[in-house]
Amino acid sequence: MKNTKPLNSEVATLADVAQIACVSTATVSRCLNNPVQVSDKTRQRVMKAVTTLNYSPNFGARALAAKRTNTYGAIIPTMENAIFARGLQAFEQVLVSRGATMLVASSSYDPQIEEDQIRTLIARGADGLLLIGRDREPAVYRFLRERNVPFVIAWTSATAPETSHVGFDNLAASRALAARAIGLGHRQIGFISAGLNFNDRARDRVEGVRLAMRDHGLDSNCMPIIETRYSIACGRAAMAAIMTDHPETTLVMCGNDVLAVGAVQGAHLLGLRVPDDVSITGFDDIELATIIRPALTTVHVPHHTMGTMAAETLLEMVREGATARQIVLETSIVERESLSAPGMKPLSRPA
Amino acid sequence: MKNTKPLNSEVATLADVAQIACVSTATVSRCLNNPVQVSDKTRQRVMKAVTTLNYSPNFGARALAAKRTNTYGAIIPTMENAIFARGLQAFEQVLVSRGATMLVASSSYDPQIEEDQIRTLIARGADGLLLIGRDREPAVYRFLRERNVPFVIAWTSATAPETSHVGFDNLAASRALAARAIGLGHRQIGFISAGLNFNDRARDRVEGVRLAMRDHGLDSNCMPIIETRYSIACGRAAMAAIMTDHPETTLVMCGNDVLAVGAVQGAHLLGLRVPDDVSITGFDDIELATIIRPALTTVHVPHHTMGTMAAETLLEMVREGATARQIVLETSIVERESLSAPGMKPLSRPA
DNA sequence: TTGTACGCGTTATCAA
DNA sequence: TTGATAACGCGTACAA
Repeated sequence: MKNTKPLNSEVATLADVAQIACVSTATVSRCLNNPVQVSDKTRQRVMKAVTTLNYSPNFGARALAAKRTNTYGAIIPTMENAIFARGLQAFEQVLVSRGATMLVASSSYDPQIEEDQIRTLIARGADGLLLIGRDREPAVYRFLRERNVPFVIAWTSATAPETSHVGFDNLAASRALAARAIGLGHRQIGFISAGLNFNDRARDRVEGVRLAMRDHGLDSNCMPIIETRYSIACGRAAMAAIMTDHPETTLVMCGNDVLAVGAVQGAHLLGLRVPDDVSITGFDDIELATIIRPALTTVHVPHHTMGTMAAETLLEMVREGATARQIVLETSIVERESLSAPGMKPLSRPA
Repeated sequence: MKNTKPLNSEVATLADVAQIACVSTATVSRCLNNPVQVSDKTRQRVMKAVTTLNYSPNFGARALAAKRTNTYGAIIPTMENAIFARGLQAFEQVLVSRGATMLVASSSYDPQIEEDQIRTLIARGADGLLLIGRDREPAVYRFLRERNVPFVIAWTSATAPETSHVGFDNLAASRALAARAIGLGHRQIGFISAGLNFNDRARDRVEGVRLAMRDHGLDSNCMPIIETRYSIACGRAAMAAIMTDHPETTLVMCGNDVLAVGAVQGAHLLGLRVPDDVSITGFDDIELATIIRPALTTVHVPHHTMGTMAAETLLEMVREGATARQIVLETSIVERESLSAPGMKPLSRPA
């Protein structure tokens, strides 16, 4: 029986506001989306009606009509990690401050899951996407372009000029840290890395060390590399493996701080002192790095800034049609306690 | 000029699928939402058309017509904290596994921001909400009920039977830990807490200690309490303040592990050994607690389980109209190294 | 089991 | 500056 107006049924609609303010729905819509088009007098009347009715636009209707949702998707490998959490928090805060909201999905470092999540978030109407790293099936990039969804790639530096990047040069940072260690006298270097597959950041960090070795005339092919999952326990196990197979190792570089913390623990379990018996380095400079003893010498990554700038870049692409932009942030080596010149080893180490 | 069908314009719509499959749009819709209503033959035909067109339902249209978005909002105090990150990750995974997606907002522990976020996420069409803690203006609860949005409160145990809770008893856990410490002989206890305002968890944790003291005939009014922001640095500063004003303190209990880590560092800076000179306890049992030396004696909270069950509870409320449910998870005391019987103090402590 | 037709609440185009 | 009004794409009574 309800046909004209539901009076005071559920929640207020544009039409309700229009009726109260004695204007058309078009005018109300304009007041909300493009206030300059409306005269002061009517706008005040409309806004008053909006507040008295406690009106809030229906999201679905708006998305349908405007083809924009004002939501942005972020797909990160995992949330259980201080690195991504910080960047994400910064990303979200910029979004909120600009009236947008954030959709989050995690991929567990699985490219297939990531692809699904990308499709899901786009289907959910995300206006733009934050992606981590550049390794991705070509089909995924094709899909992104064909749907015309702006996206920015973070945590890594640019390769393709037509896509936006806000990140840092993993390879150069790693190379610099390795060069520093080599300068200190290290020759037998081992590496503990996260999975290299579909993870350009991890690969770049390994490659940086290799290049540094070559730079100094060392043979990088003999560097033992352990590839493992991303956890402290795995770092511990990897450390044991490296030191067992290559007891001559004086430095173990790790692809990130979490693995490095595990490596430190592993060294201690083996009866090795850090850095006296073996040096260890990390990457990321998360809080953990300052807590463990010895504190980690590592690469500082400006996570917060990266999240902030990624959000700003994405917003400009979506809202102002800005073209792709590449931002490379500076990293720095933070020298703490876990790296020193290679020392003398005891003649016989504990089993 | 386009009036009937846009041929191969942008993205496929329901109508496109219907045309290819030679059925009505209603049938296609049914195939997607209620397959049992459709005969096998036509369904197969329709699904084939769906895949060839790579069809994916328009989110806005679906939300508008169905009044459901299949998205769930989560509002947490901060993402830069392992505690919430883990629970959130678990929450998200359940959601994704059930075909839903997660909207995230953080409130920075500010009740006003939280309220704004609640309104935003609801306006954004969230079908249900995950909220942390029970402290909230009555107006917020009124709003929630009047909009009829299901929500579950996590990280705390039930007070109101008409709202869903998935959490644990902060007070009881804290009380148990304090009782253990008092049993060990501690009499002079200090407390470092996160802000107590609009934070029932923090208050309960303090109150638990007070009750334990009374249980053992101690005067809980003289317990020094420092209220501070949630960071390691703040924990460090608070520790200095307590030990300066109350040098007789033998145990400093902390509202969470982050503060406790700061307290341990603060103790070391004061030249105090932990636990020989002063014992320290935490709460949460995050990874940090196992890294610091001495490792933290703390309360273990089942974050992952909590996130999982919160998601399941919320989904059942929304999808099956389940009524409010209260789940209280077990916590346990994890005895590590930072708590021991009060020892002898050096006659003169370093400044 | 399938189709018709309307409504959902906005935005945006076009006139006035 | 304002008002009609036509999309927008889907779900769902209701009818067949």
